[in-house]
Amino acid sequence: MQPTIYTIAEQAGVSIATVSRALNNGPRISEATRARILKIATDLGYQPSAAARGLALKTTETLALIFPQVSGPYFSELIGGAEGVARQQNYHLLVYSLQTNKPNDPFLHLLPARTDGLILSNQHIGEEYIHHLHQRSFPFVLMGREVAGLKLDTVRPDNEGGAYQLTRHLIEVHGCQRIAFVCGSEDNLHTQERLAGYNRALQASGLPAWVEPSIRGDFSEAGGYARMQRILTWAEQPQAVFAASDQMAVGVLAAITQAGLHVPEDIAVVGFDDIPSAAYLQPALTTVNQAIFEQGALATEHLLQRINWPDMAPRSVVWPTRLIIRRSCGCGNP
Amino acid sequence: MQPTIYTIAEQAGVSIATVSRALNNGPRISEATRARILKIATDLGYQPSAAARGLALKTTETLALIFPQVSGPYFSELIGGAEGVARQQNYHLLVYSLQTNKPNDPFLHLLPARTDGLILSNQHIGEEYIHHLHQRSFPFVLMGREVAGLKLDTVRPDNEGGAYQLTRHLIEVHGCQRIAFVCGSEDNLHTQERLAGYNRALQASGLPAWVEPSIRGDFSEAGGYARMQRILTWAEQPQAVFAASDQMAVGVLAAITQAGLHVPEDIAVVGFDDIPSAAYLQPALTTVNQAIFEQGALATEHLLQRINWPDMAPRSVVWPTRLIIRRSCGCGNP
DNA sequence: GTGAAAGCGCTAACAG
DNA sequence: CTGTTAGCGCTTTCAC
Repeated sequence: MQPTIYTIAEQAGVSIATVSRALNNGPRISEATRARILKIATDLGYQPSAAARGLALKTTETLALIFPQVSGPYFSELIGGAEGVARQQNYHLLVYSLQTNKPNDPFLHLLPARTDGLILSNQHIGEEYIHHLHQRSFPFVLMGREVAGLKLDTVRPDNEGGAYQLTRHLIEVHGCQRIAFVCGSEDNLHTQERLAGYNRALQASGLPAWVEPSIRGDFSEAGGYARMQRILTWAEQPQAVFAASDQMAVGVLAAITQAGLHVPEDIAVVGFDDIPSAAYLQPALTTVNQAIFEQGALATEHLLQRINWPDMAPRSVVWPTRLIIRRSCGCGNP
Repeated sequence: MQPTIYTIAEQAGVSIATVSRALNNGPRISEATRARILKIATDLGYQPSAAARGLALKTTETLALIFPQVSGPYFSELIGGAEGVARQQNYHLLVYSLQTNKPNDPFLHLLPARTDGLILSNQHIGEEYIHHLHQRSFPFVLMGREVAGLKLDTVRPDNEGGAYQLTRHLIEVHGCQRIAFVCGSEDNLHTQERLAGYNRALQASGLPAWVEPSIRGDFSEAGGYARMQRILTWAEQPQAVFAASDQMAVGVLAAITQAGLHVPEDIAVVGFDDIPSAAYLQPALTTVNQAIFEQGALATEHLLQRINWPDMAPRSVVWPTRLIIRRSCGCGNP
């Protein structure tokens, strides 16, 4: 059997209240007994029961991160950022990949019973649920989205701005006129915002949009590959392709190369995310950095602050994006 | 305030015991009252307190996955496999990236107090700790390693066999004589086993080993890039390079291409892991598939079985690897 | 400074 | 079939 505070109390010849005080740096306890108790506790290898503590304190010291799917470099970065901050503050991190399309998955409703706060990075979670959490004033932060009419803690990348800059770069520096945009999944907010930035840049220069939509698409390499193959059948070839994510850009590069064409000579390619391998692709990928790891860390910090200070004003941060110019757009080696 | 079984009992005009029975499909309860109670529970949006349940049942319904670091495609696959199985069986998954070199990190000792079982995929965790868990017969499964003298639940890839096959392929099909091996971190077991397979294949053909070690290396793209650059300064160039991981192979490819050489014409390159993007690299990467996702899922299944049947005989599974021949070794398109 | 006791929400005998 | 009651391990008043 695991030792409990009773075990310790017995060995120390004190009451469990005193043990509790010693363990929690409570006030009104002599240094001598505190030291004695602490020693016994470590000797016994005592570990407090999370359940009992949670029950008494109404706290779980646990956070949950909910996202669409783990595969791919995006979410591993996100988890990494969140986990680091959580642990540093003695919190634990539960992860859930929720691929459901049910906007109000019953599963979601059991989370508040196990956690002190949520990081929601899933776009298909219904607003109904968000409102529900908000009304209960259960701590959470939203990633990559906002909810109309609600002042919430959110963290999201400047998708529109990043896509705008990148598209302008293609137009102004490289003189591209025909730029194709390869969607991730079409109902994805990130895709839509990036598409909006792309459109704004084109309109500013009076150029037409060329969008390859994705009916049941995703952000994978395979998705990028398949869509680029379709683009290659177009009557008029684009001079540049803007993939909605780096992961898709990897597939786009593969399709172009396999068709016997060269990047960037025949077609320029750019992506979005700046995943770790982007710099090492052939050619190195021009993209937009959005510091996913840092966003995950920041979201977690804000969540922890929300938990500790429930009345703090909500903060909505738009993480600035940064153009990363490499070779795939046609620029020389930076 | 959240509703509890007391709230429900009051509204239903029954005792909390009856409510508990209704909620847990307990025996000896009339269908009528069960239905009535269930209805009230859902109307109230009742969710059982995980802490209270855990305290009474001595169970957490939570698993933990401990690994070295999240970054990179390897661990996101692993998490994905584990999370899926866990959730399907109503378990929750905590993740921890433990980069410590302290083989007996104090942090590890608090895990049994919060979880019902552990998946340890971290090679730097001391055997002392493993023995400790084993003696307490706390459920856990080891990934990628064994402990001498202990019969444990383990899941690991056939690193040696996969590396052997891949090296033989290079020698026999492509006639390579000078094959360089690029280590991940040198004290990593996966690296060592892959290196062993590489060595065995070379010895079988009477060829010399060419190993580029890594003093403080890792499995990253940057690591592969830096080491390949060093290899390119060697007096005699290798005909093929075997990178200890696909992620490193990405860096290796970049270094070779940047030096103005071509893969596979000038130097063949092969990796290990078969990460999702391997098929889309330029050229497509010949590698060894080890089904990381599936290994994560299997480890979780075995852990759950160990939790449910503590006396089951431990299972040590070596996951078979599969040669994935693509273009980077010199083979035509498969 | 220390102890007694109540209570956190739920389960599981044991009675009825 | 249903209710009473005693914990599970810990924190926290409130006395002393």
